[in-house]
Amino acid sequence: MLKHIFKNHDYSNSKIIPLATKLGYNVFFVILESNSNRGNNMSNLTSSLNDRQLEAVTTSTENSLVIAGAGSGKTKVLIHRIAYILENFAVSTFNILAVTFTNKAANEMRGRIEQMMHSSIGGMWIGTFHGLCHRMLRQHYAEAGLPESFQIIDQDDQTKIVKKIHAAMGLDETKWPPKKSVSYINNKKESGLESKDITAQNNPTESVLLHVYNNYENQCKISGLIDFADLLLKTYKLLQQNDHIRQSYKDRFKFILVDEFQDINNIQYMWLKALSGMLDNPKDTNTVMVVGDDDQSIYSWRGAEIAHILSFSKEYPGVKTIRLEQNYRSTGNILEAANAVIAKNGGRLGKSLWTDGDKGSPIYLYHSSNEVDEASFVSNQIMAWRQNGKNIDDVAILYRSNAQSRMIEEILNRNQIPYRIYGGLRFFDRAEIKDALCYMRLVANQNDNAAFDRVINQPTRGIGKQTLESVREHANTQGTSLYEAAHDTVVKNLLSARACTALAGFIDLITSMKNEINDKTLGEAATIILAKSKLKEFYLHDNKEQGQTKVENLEELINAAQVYISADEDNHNPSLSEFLAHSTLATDKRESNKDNPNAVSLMTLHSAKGLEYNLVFLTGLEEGLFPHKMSIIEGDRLEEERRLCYVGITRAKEKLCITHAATRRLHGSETYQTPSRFLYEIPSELLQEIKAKGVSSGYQQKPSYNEKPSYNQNDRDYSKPKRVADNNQDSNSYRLGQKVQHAKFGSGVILNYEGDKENGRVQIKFKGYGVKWLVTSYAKLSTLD
DNA sequence: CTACGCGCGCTTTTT
DNA sequence: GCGCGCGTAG
Repeated sequence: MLKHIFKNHDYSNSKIIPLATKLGYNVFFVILESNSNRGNNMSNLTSSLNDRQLEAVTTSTENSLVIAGAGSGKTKVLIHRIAYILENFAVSTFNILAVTFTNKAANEMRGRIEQMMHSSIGGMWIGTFHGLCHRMLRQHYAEAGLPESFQIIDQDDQTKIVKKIHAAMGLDETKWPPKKSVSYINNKKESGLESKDITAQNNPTESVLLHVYNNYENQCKISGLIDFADLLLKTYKLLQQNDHIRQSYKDRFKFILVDEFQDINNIQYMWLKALSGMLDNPKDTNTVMVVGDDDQSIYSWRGAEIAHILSFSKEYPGVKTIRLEQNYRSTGNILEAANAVIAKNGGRLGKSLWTDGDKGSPIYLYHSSNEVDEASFVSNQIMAWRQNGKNIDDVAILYRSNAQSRMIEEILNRNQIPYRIYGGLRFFDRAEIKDALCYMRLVANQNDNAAFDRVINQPTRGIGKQTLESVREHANTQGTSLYEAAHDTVVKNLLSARACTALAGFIDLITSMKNEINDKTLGEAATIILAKSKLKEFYLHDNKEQGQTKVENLEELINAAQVYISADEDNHNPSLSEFLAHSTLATDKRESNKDNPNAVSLMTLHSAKGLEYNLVFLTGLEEGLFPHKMSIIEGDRLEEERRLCYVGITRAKEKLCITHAATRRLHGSETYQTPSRFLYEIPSELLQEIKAKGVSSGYQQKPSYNEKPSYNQNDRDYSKPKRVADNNQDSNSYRLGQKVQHAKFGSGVILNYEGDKENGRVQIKFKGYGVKWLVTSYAKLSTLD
């Protein structure tokens, strides 16, 4: 019960308890979840491990690379390793650093270690790359060249700043998409390069981008802002340029563990090298254990490079490689399918998953006629699953792109199957929340131009585009922040009386907020700022229906501030600044906004990484969709799509169901779809095919895809589908008013029906059970008249 | 300043 | 097919 409160809450209705989740404290949830592990203690630390896991856990002080396949007990190894270190080497929690990519992973690790050790591990640094870097920068802000009040901006803010720069530079949006500049900037930062380190040579495009980069750096500096990439870049530079700081961290973190190492980017690797002593003596580093799976690298488009796994083995002294290949999650058939698909990739480190368990059921492959049929099939299967007494909490529907969820949602709704959708807007990403946070940002630091831009006329206070343009120009010429420029404009009366009054009003507002929150707690400060901003009134007035929700969200933000507990246990009065940093850095992964205690999960394949479900649907396996056409065009990205497919397959514990559609409505028009090449990479003997009515045998013969010659030469025979359960029989429909008998619900009367007897659903009114929609193929109805 | 209308373009998103 | 961003009208 409690688990559900933590896991499945609705942001708009929830009150205090879910706030903890929102703020990233799913530690509580994790502890509740891992009760089954109770009883583990130091003495039986190693008894539950297999040989390979044991080898990883009990490695001496040499460096190690753990190649951990999906479902091979990776987290278990990590936490046991940490316990082992504490028990067997002369170090304390103070000497251990554990790095992850997500807050969720970090929290889970911390929770499980504390559970195991029966004590707090406060001295241990466990966190995300970004979180740990943030901590270091706060501690050494001066050496890092940052103001004490520096704030972190998210991608949204980053893009907005770049857009403003483009506008100021007079760049044509179509020729110079802001997205291009943003990725240029991020790429350079990930390579460890600031704008001063780059020369554009004679490349006119690059020289423009470089100019944008330079302006962006200046904007951030004026505003006291750093972006996500900066957290790493600036920390790396801090360590690289300050021997004493680097030395102190190096002396402290004798043992470093890195999770999801296949997703590490260049600057993260450089940071690791600096911390572990590679810059000082590459022959004698601290003990580093990296854990990852090259086959699950699906974020190369964000700068992750699998090659770092190889670099690690080569560059670090004496790296011991351990493979975890025994899988504790999936059935034999599922693993065989996953192995077969991923075998088509080249340049792998090599790994083959196996299990002690059964082969399990075949992998179901449904050939659907279109996306409606596909969604209906999935929906029918779920209803059958539920009727078998299984939990639909254990079911996931995965797709390549978010747009695909629409039809699935519609059909699930129609069949009254509750679902949760992952990937929606996060609480802290909502417009009204961002508005409120930007007021807080501006109060904490008036130079924050991004925050200024957002709230200067929100709610509208008569400060128009023209006025703002003048202020911006003034700021540019003076080299000051917008707030300072606005202040100066008012003092010197540089604009019309009306504009000056409006600007003065805004400046007074921020000043009064700032004065009034002195000596106040975080919760009180947030309350004051929100009240003075008049945002609630604005949203309430603005749009009636959504306005109410927005106001509730704003109230929840206040709650969040009131219950916010500092990560630093000794700090009983967290600052506004800390709360703000937390809100951009330590928010939870995007989760559903449907408050369903027991529901099917819908998400993209990317979001599914790290999760597992008893029943998994892999939908839309069609050329162009999955693999996505963007990846087909760009050639070398096909292997990443295949890894994504591997990730999808390995999410399934018991049953895997793959679907594709012959036609699909895509971008508004009907498209003929070819089955995905990945379908042909699954050995046909593992498959059990199900065909929709009227679907022709498009799948029987493998079309030729223009992929580079496969590394795997043994071409298979794709032509013999095992068994075709064709739902094509003609049958009579039910008749309204007909009496039927159902095993559980007893006798009833048919009120409505869709499709035919074999392949449709009927609405029946049962005595004592009410009106229900049942799928005829599963309901086993017998007619009474 | 806002409200509407038209045109375009369209993956994935840990921090 | 839908959302976003820009442009014009009110």
